[in-house]
Order: sequence, then C-alpha cells, then structure tokens
Amino acid sequence: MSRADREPYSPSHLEAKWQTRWEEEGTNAFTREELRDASRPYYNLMMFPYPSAEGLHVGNIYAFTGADVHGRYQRLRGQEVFEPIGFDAFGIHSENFALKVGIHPMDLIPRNVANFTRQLRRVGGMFDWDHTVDTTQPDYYRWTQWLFVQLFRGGLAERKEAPVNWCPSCMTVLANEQVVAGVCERCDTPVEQRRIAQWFFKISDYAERLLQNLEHIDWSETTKKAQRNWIGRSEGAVLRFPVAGPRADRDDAAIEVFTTRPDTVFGATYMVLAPEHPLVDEVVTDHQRAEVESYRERAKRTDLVARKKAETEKTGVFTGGHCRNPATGDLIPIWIADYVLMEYGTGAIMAVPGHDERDFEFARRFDLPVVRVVRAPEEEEGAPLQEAYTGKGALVNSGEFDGLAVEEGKARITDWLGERGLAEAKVTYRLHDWCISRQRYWGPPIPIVHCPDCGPVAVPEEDLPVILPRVEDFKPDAGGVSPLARVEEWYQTTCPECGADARRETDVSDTFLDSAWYFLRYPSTDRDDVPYDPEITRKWLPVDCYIGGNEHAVLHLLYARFLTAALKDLGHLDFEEPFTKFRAHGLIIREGAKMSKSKGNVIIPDSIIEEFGADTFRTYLMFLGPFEEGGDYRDEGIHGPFGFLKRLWETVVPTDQLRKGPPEPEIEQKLHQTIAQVTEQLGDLQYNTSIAAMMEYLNAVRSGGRVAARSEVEPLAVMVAPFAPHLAEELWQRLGHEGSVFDGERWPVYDPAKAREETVTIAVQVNGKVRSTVEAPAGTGEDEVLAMARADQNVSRYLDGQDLRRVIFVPDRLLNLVIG
RNA sequence: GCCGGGGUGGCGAAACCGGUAAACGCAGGGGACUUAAAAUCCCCCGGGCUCACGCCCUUGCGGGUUCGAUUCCCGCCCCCGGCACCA
Repeated sequence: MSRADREPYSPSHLEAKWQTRWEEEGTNAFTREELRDASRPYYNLMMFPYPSAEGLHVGNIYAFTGADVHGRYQRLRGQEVFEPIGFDAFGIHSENFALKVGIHPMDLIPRNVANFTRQLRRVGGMFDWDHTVDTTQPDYYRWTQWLFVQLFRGGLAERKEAPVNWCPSCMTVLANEQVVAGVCERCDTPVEQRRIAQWFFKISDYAERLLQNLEHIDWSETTKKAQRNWIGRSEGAVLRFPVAGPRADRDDAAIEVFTTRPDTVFGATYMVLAPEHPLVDEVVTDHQRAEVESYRERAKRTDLVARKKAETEKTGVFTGGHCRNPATGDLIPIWIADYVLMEYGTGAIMAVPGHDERDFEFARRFDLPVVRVVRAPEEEEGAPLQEAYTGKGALVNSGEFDGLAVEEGKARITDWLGERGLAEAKVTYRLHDWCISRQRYWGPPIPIVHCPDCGPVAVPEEDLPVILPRVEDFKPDAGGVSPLARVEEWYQTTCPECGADARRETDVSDTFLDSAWYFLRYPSTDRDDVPYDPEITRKWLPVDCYIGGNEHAVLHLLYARFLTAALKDLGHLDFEEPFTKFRAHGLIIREGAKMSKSKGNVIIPDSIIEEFGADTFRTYLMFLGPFEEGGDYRDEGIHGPFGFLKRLWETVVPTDQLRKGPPEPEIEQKLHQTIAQVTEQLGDLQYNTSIAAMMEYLNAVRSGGRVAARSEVEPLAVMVAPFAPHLAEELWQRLGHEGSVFDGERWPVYDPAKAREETVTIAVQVNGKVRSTVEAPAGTGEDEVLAMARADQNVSRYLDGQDLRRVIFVPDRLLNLVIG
C-alpha cells in the first residue's frame, strides 16, 4: 500500500465515535446491581467543579485529566472504577454573577451545568453520568438539610453570636474576600463589624482527633502540614490573675489568660483584655470610662480583616483597674487593646514585654515596665533588653525558679500555681467552630423553625427539603437581613412541636456544607429515601483516591473529615476518614504567567480539542510537568504529544501490514523496561515521565523506518490508554479485539529478566572527574573493570607515575580512581 | 513576618539510595527522499579553548561534608502559592 492510501489519524472522527459508544454501551456507568455486586471496587474521586458561565477552565481539565488517568489505569489493572462528577453550584459567586447579568440563578445554573456537561464529555473522562449531583437541586440539598438536622440533634450545632463584616452603605454582610483593605469592594465604604446570632458546627470538639488521624492517612505531605497548622494545637496553661479592689474577694473576679509561656509569669507586668471582654465593665474606673468606651466603639467599627493586620501600630487604653500577678503578688495595670482577640484563647493575655515581641512593642509605646525573666546563655543576668528575647535560656528574677531552663520552668511554675488553684495546664487550638450561617439567598435554607415557646426546633425529616423559594428580588437590601426574611409567606409557619405560630430560619447554609458530603451521595443518587445506601456505602467508601487542588487543603478537606467523623459518632457511618488517599495537583500557568480573564490569556479548551483532539490535549497537559507540581502551558509544545499519537497511529494502522511473531530482542528489552517504568510511575502520578518513556519506546520501534511487529505495539496501545483513551480503543479494535479495551485486566506485565541490561556502560573517573567509559557485561567485577580502565589510553595518561591511593567501585555504574 | 513549593540549556523539563547533569519534548540548524512542498527518516543543538585527541567551566549565590554533591548540612538571594498580631 502506498503512503497516499494510508488512513490519516483523525481524532475528531474517532473521538466522537468512541464517546457515543461509551454512552450507548454504558461502558463507564454502573447500575445499582453492579454497585452492589462489585468485587474489586475502586472509588476514584475528583473535586467537583463550580459551573461558571465561562465554561470549563483548563485548571479543571488538568485536574480531571490527572484523576481520570489514574482511574483508567486502575481499571486496566482490573479494578471496577467508579468515577463520578457533579456540580457545586450554590454560593456567593453564582449569586453575584446572577445579580450582575440579571438572570435568576435558578435559570442560570442549569444552563451552565448543561454547558459544563457537554465540555466534560468532550474531554473523554470516564465519568458515570448516571451518578451525578447538582448541589442546588432539592433532591440533593434535602440531604444537606438532613445532615444539619442530624448534627443539631447530636448537639454538634449551636447558635451563638459572632462578628461579621458589615457594610453600612450596602447594608449587608460581606465575606472576608469582599473586604479589600478595610473597605467594601463594591462601594469603598469602610467596613464595620457587627455581632449577629449564627449557627455553628462544633468542629473544635474534633480538633485533636482531626490532628491525630493525619498520622495514618495517605495524603500529600503539604496538605497534611497545612491542616496541622490550621488546627494549630498549642500547649500551655491557663493562669488566673485575681482582680484587685472591691471585687477582689469574689471568686469569679479573676481574669483567666492562656499562655504558652507560663515560665515567664514573673515578667508579666500588665494585662491586656480584648475590647469585647465581659470583664472590662467590671474593672474600668469612672475616671477611665469615657476613654475606654470610645476605644471600644472604635474597635467595633474596624473590620475583622483590618484588625488582624500585624503591621498596624498597636493601640490600646488603660482601664484604670488592676489585678494581681499570681506569681509575684504585685498589682499590675489592666489595659484593653484590639490586638487581643476575643475569639482566641480566653480573650485576655498576660503581657510579658521582655519575652514577647508584640507585648514589647506595646510596652514601649505606652511606657510600661519591662522585666527580664529569661537569660540567654551568653548574656548577663541584668542586661537591659533592647528587644523581646523569645529564645531558650535560664529563668531569672523568678524567685525559687531561678536557674531553671525554660522548658522545665513551664511545668514547674504551672504546678506551683496550680497548688493554689491559680493555674492548670491546657491545650488550645487555633481552629474555631465552623460558622455555617449565610445571610444570603443562594443556598439551602437552614432547616430550623424558631418557636417563641420551644426555641429553635429542627424541621422533621419527613418535611425535608425546605425548598428555597424562587424570589425574583434576592438582592441584599436596607433591612440588613437575609433575603428570605423578606418573604413573609415563606417564613411564616407553625412549630413542628407545639403547633404555635413560628418563623423559619431565614439564613441559608455555607457552600462548604454542600461539598462536605457529596462523595457520600454519588453512589446512591438513585435513592430518594435515604441520603446514601448503607450497603453500597460499606462497599465503596471510604474513597480510594481523591485528587484536587491544594487551595482546598484546609477548609473543604477539613470539613469533609469532620463531617465524616461526626456521622460516624452519630451512628450513620462505620468509618471516620473519608479519603484514604489524597493527592494535590499543581497549578498550571501559560507562557510563564498566571492565566486570567483580564489578561486575556486563558486557554479555550474547545478550540484546542477541535484542532488536535482531546487525546492530544490530555496527553499534553500531563506531559507539561510533574502532575503534583503543575506546569507551564506553551502553545507550541502541543505538537510534541500530537506527533507522538499520530506516529503511534501510523505505526499500527493499517494493522495487516504489521509483522507477525515475537518482538525483536532489542525492542523486547526496551519494551519490558518501558512497561516497568510506566507501571511504576503511573501509580505515583508521575505522568510526564511515563509519557516520555512511551515516546522513547515508540522512537525505538520506528527507528530507521523499521516496520513494527504487532507484539511490539499492542502493549503500547494499552499503556497510552489512560492518556489517550479514544485512540487506544480504536487501535485495540483494529488489532482485532471485541469490546472496550477498558473492559478487562489488560495492563501489560513485564518480565524483569527480559528488561535487564546485558551490557552496561561504566564511567571511569580519576579523582572524581570522568575520563572515560568502558563497556562491560552487567555484573562484571571490580578487578576486571579496573583492568579495562587501565587499558584505556585517556585513563592511563592520568595514572602514569602516580600512586593509586584508593579505588571506589559501584557495580555496573562507576569506577573512581583516587591518585595523588 | 510565618508556613508550603520552587530556582537545572533558547524554552517546558529529566536524573534510582550521593555515582557519566541535561532523558523526553518544543523551538532552531543541517542532510536524505521528493519536480517541489508536506509528511517521514538520519544528524547537530549549555558555554569557552582546540585542526583534532581532548581540556576547562556550568544545576540561583557563598561556604562545608565526601573519592565524588542538582541530590546532604550551614548561611544568604530571588520567584510562586497560602495565612495574617494565635498569646
């Protein structure tokens, strides 16, 4: 057959064919029976997208492709792989976008979902379209609400006051990200804080468990580290400082502080309370009252973001009150300052300016005394402090504890104060409870009814879902309340317990709640009577492998872990960690720069798939760089993978021209080496080097224009299948096989004996510099290699007239001759 | 500031446990085939010196350990991502 007659590689034709076939034959879909009966279940999960109006982003495709490659590989190894996808469509972004374009989110979201679905199918993911979720559908959020009810009943949901960012001009609550440099991103009005009653999940009760479990789950190390930091365990002590004055003999009139440095208590020269601290009213003197009140007003007007900036200069005022340092017995002044946060610890600190940078700065500013209580090894005991000393050393000015090392001092002083009821060792966590209330429209209503007599009552499960009503005007307005609070006919109801007139909760829940459990729903989407089928859940969960971005390292992943543990404790699950393995993928940039709509450098997937095909696009994305690190998308680079797939096609088709019989020995060795490498690396998500290995192999097969043997290319067709599934299917079929290449344990096995190199090249160094190389059979001994090296002219040149002092020999690799 | 991840040819990148730095690919150059082009195949492609055999330099910078360092240790610089006074 002449070249001209050859059938060209035509990805668009071939990809459409296989996508249709997968659809028709249910190649990637599971029936309920199949889910029940699976004998080798493998749950392959990826983070579901938020369906924006712009369509699928390359970042999404990159992540999904990496996960899909993993799923397809597992499937070729004989696992039954369940790979679902869905849509996380509630939340502030959809709401704002809908407001901007003037289309109701209930109309907008289905359009976006339809567009995403179309694009996702084109990319060739192994998705089970019979098991998909959309968090905005009542049949999904019914169970999100059910979950809230379970936690509420289990005592893990509570209502308490918390500060929110408040824009006095827009009259609405803002998310932290809507506050830019202390002002509202929309109208530039300075943002204030307000306290309102909100629902919280008590994730902090689980802090220790969430931390401990990190030890035995197989997650990316960076993600685990981020979670550890976020949980922020700190060991220390709570110390009590009795308030001086008329209230001094009252038991409750002591200020509790949490400190990680109880060893420095002798150096605590003043006390600082958060402006909101309840004891402020008790300790303030009449003389200072006006000043304190005005400071508290000011603090209230500062938004939460600005208040947490470290760079701002420290401010504070004296309350006029004093308390007693429990160690020295001295009276010390009580101040308030906004750098002390009510949300952390006890909302009060003992200030040790000598050994804490913030306290030092504050003391300098307000001329408060600084006392040294720790001496660094090389310092004089009485040396004045030019800055806070936070390092190790020995205690000084600390009475009977002088001379103790910092670490020992912590325990001893805590015990000593403890004997008098003034201290106890304590562990605190930075992690705080999860606020799930949102004063917004686009979310699932929180399923609570507020009854004047019974208080907050959960909506009975049989009355779920509480449907989010279609409200045309959902814009936040002057009332400063949730949009649903303006819909009287919706919120007026009766108490499920006593029947009295009652009012529905008008806040909706946080989107993170929607996504904290979606993986439980996927296998059971056809059950409308339970959130998840117990039998199927036992079989398929926890998730075997979860792949997603590290931007969700803390919030989403921590919430999902918390919820799973809580459901276990409440008797709804029999495992407590949802994701056995988690891998974070890297970020993809383009031509060295971050992609953004404003820069106009985003990649439009549709046009690339049009031109090169989904297989090439997938392969190129995975070839860019290490999957867990990301890569730089350069437009020209796609020709590499395209050429590779095209050459693979041309090598195999037409199949009747392939040679018969076993591979040629040299090719066979390379083949087994390639299978070994690809098998090992695919398991570790090292996709770029796997692809390189296959390219190298194909180059060897085609080298010098040789005609391939069928036995040389058939294993390669299977190995590229995870990356280029359409092409692989077509080649597999043309090679004479029935059905899908993915329907069986088709992954090639390699024979280490065949992969072994018989001849090796050994580097010969003289004093660590490579001077020559010698070829020898693998396993050749030192003496023999040394003899060969000596015979080498360029080596002997250096050896002449020199003492051979040492010989280092690494079998099959290197010989280093040390002379001199 | 703190916490992560990085810095290797013109470019994206590779390198097992410390053992020939630059695999694979892009871009570039040369050649074969062709009337020609495309496709395909072959060769070259970090810098410098040399007719050449070869030699010297080179993995952000400066030290160190080692027979030998992209890899380990110490100190710095720069880039990317995240967090923000956490007591």
